[in-house]
Amino acid sequence: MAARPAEIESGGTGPARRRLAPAERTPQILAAALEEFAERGYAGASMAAAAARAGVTKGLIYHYFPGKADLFKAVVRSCVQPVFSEAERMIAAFEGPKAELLRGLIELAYDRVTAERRERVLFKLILAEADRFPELAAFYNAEVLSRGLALVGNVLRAGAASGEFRPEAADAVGLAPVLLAPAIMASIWQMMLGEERAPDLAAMRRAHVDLVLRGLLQAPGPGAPAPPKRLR
Amino acid sequence: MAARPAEIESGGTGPARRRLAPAERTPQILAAALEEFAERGYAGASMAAAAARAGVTKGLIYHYFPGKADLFKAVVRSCVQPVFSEAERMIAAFEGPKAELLRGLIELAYDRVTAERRERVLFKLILAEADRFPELAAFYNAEVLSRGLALVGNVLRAGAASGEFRPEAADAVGLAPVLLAPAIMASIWQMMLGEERAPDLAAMRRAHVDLVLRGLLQAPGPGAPAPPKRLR
DNA sequence: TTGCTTATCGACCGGACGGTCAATAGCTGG
DNA sequence: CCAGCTATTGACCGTCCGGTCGATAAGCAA
Repeated sequence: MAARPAEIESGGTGPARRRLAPAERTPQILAAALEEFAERGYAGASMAAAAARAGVTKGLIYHYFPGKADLFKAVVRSCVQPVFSEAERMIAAFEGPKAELLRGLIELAYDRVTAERRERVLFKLILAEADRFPELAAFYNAEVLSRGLALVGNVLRAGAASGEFRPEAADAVGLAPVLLAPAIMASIWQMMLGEERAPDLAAMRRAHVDLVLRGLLQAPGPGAPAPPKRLR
Repeated sequence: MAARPAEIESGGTGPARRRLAPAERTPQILAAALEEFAERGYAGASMAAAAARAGVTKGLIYHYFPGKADLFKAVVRSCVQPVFSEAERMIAAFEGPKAELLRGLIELAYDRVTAERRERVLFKLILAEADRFPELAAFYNAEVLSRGLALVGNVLRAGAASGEFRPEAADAVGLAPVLLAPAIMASIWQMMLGEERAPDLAAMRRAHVDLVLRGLLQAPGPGAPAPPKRLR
């Protein structure tokens, strides 16, 4: 499992045996390193093993990256960036009641949990290594958390301004993280405990959407206490 | 910082230089190992360093624990147990509206985040090492998460049965994790980003309690949409 | 005091790891 | 077809780590 340097590996077009252009080899190394870091953690990961996963030798990695820490940061950077394009497109394109948009965002977050194990593991990695890499924590804060909070916060403020949500919904500073947290924790529990022992994802999503909309929607009339107009 | 085996250490009564009874040395080693694991992670922690923190040598640790993995598990076990006594006492002793109890539990969770850095770090450790120690994940599930969910779930069902909460509150399977998640995530963000960059704890707590009570309370009368009767 | 038990030390081992470097061989422009 | 550039290798180094073990001495019982 870790002896032959260049052999069968990440199958694709041509197994790319030798002398690849840096633009082609770099992503191979990054992908292999992501696997290695995800499986063994930062300290537990071995440069030689990461190299073997990529079908190269350790020396070559040092030709592309100055050291282990830099490789780690490069892996993180290469993976976190594209996550938000989807949500941002969604918000930009959406027209309709803010409640529907908010519900869509929450459900998108839960769906994200179901898909792409890699991203989940990466989050765990960032969390675990945050104190050893302060700039990594700063990066996560700027590129992931702040962006997510801003996304939700804008929807909240827009809904409050339009009168669709209760005015308290404009308190995005406190509310936005509260709305994001359950989806993230669902992801974490899935990682820790596995699908069968972790809290039920579908039930969480249902209860989450219901709770949020109940708690935020302006009561339509003075009579009924804001029934959630049967959402999905 | 890591050269003298037995010297000045955890100050107290007598620095306990040599030949302690196992009942006295074991907790010293566990405490030192907790510090070491918390600072460097499982793979990054060094047995010799943990020993030095306890003022002993590596060999002695192997006299008390068969190996690194066993030491790690012993550390976790020794720390997680007492966390729940407070909440359980609180629930057992409480009489009054379930909404107040639920609010108290949520605020207790947030307060727990502010205090005792050790427990937070330990949670991070468990999360980071869960896949390498499946029985550790199982232990966390049984002794921490399940207990916490049951706690909240019982309150929810009781409130729904008494008519104080909306009947949907009885869906504890989905709702309980949704209610716990923001407090846990607040703790995680505090660890990752530090007090000043993480989402504001007080604002989260306020928004969280407000959202939950708004979303769960049965509307008192047909007039107002359940104002949260100025809590606290 | 004597002698047994055992907590404690400190030296040691095999190996793995991060990192370095000179040598090699695959491409590409001419 | 050649020559030069550089991607790639593989051997190497110093270090540190988990784990072992025989020697030592602290405490206790008689």
